[in-house]
Amino acid sequence: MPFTIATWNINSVRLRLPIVEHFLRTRQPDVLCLQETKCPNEFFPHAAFHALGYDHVAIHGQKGYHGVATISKLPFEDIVRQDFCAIGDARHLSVRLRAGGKRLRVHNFYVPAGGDEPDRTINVKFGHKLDFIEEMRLTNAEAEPGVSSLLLGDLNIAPFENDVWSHKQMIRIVSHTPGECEGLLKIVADGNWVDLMRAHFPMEEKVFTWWSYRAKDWLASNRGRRLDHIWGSKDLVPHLADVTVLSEARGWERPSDHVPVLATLDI
DNA sequence: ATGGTCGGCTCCCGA
Repeated sequence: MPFTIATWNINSVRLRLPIVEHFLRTRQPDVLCLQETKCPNEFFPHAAFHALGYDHVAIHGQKGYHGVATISKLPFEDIVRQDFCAIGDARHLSVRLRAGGKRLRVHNFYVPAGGDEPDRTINVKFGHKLDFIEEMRLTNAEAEPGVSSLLLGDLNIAPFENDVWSHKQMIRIVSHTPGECEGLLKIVADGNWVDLMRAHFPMEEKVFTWWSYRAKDWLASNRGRRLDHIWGSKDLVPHLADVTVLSEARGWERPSDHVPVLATLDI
């Protein structure tokens, strides 16, 4: 059966609720991983998701900043919230569920953006980002016997040349500096992951999931980056049927600066 | 070389 999973950094779940509801109604993913919910757990809008048939909602929120949520039509067998860098940030949530004939572990990540200066000696936020991705290397796609894995989220790193509008002009800009890109690829290698977006889109093709709010016209300038990712365990690769980047969502009413990415697996 | 725009228990800070 087809199983569709999506990731979307929505930059406030309460403010963005109308377009998230529109997305769920029209695309009907089985599971949606949200980042930057910016919503304390006690204020999370559960009812809106239940009304659309998403009865299973796992949240990891905090006041003002960060926050992740996993919205699902399928029940969870297990929920884990990991505190990366042990500073109490709500940046990770994982669930286990059954889809088709498979058991699936679904990780939802919001990696720190890392500030402006790509030097940890003068920018603690960049140091935090490097420490976070170092710790992420322990997140292994083959951690649980008999359980396939997916890792989705805003990883705030665009690792390949065609993940940014200009490799040359981005090389010293946080999100595309060599150190963090290597760090991200090391998680993929050490953790036995496959970049499912790049398994679907050829390396020669530019793929973006984020366009700055600061551009006068995001579509005309098209200075995007691929900050959002969908990774899977190797056994899932033959089941990958489609990947869609919903670029049009950047032009919706009161948009997020990120757009949804969907992957469909035949499992 | 610089500034541009969002969101949040907001008058700064993080993105």
